[in-house]
Amino acid sequence: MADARTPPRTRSGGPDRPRGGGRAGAAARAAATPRRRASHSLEAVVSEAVALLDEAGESAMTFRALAARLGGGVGSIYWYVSSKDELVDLAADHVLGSVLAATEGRTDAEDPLEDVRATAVAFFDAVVVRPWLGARFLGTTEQQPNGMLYYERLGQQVMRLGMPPRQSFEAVSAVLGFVVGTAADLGRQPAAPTKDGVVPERDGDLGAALAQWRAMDRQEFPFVHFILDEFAAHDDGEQFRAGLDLLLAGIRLSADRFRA
Amino acid sequence: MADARTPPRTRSGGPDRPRGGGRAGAAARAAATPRRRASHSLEAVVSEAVALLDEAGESAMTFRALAARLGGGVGSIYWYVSSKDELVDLAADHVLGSVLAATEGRTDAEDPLEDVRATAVAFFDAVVVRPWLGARFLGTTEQQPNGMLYYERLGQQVMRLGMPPRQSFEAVSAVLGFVVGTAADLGRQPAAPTKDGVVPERDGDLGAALAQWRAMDRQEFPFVHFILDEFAAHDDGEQFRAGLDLLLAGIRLSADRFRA
DNA sequence: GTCAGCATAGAACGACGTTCGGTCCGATGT
DNA sequence: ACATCGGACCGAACGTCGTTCTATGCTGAC
Repeated sequence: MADARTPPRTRSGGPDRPRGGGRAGAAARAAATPRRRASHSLEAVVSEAVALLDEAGESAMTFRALAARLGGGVGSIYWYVSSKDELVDLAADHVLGSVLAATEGRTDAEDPLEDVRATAVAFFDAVVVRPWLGARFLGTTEQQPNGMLYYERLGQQVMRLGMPPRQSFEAVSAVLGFVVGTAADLGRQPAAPTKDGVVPERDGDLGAALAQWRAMDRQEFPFVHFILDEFAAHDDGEQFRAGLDLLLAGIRLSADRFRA
Repeated sequence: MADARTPPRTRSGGPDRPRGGGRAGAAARAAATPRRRASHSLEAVVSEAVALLDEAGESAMTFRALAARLGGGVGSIYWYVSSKDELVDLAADHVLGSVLAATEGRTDAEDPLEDVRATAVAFFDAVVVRPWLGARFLGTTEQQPNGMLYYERLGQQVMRLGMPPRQSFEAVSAVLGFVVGTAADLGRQPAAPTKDGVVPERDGDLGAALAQWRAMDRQEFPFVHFILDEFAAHDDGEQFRAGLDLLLAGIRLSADRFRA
């Protein structure tokens, strides 16, 4: 019933993770003699996975494509990772880690919510250019190491507002949900590759949606026509920040109620 | 270069959609004589797809499984739908349509934001029990017929607040992003089927996460421990509503600024 | 020099979405 | 009454995917 072969690597990451580099002499000899066997590392596998995902999207992230990039075989990847799902999770956490590192120490504004805003925007910016990230973070955020760190960082800023645990918990969860949700929502749009590398402000995509909106019945869809011009001229990033500010205003209101 | 075989059904839905029922005499004879050939309809295909998705999740929604349920062949489905992606989109829109129908006419509160709240909660409730829905709605919401209707309904309520187009657009987009994002986020959790139909408040899943949170370092994760009790006792629906209220409070603040 | 076991390789497997040539059967024309 | 036509349906076949399994190269310990 149980697995006949014990998997070499489990999700929880035992104490004996395969080491990354640390093979100086071997590398030098590898340059001279073309070896048949490639040498990998968890770091290399995850990095190449991230590169593949960023370059060509989730559908192109194939174990075969990844193995080809690593110069090895398909089976080798399973030495470091027990499934594709785990690999993409690791890739997502990898990216989140670099976002965290990039914004570290820059959260010292007088207004706690200003720090929350900065942290949220940094995350949004990272996800919006990586469609594969958004969908992956949904529901998984608080289960990965860097996800926990991100959650904690948001929470520490909110704690400074002095609200009880209940309201603090709700506020942080709301912000996280809004950020992840909106980022995943907006990150989906670059669908058409547009062969030549021009990519004119992704006008084709927005133009098609705009035409569809324009064609809607004026009587039945008054709101759509009311905001049509805004939709035509809107910028995803600005729109996200505007929505975030609405949410933060609500949180500030709640905090004031406890401070008074 | 172009497709050799012109697809019978395109995304835009031409004027000649396959009719649904309307085969009284044939159905009566079919009951008597066991026919080898089954008769489908777009309605039946989408309905069975929704049922399959609801019962066993996205991974179980296979064209082969669907064909078996319909009592037909795999290829037949392609007469009504040009790809699996389109089928799932249709299924999502189908569900959203029933949510819209169920809440129709019940948006007549004195406070416009109360109606927004009701509409948002109805959507959330539908998504949270359908993990496959959340991920599908991301980025697609405003491109499907019922998605547009939903967007419009939210917008009409927000219009009553009397804000300029810009702020109205931002408010509706923020609400939609929050709802879809949070719903998709929370809808992911029922992973363990727990054979017997007991489902003890999905304690197993929450318990595992709770244990992980408890094990975190107290110095490094003060916020996590600050809200640990809340996390242990929280209800997803309540948490969503609390976050939504924060966002709505911010919107009301913005609206008041224009009213004064 | 030998040997254990770690790390790698790639063929093989089953399941998937999709395609394609074909078949059935009710409607139509004469 | 019969021939014909074409919309609706069928399922074998194809290529690709994630994953598994067995074989084998490589390296440090003795």
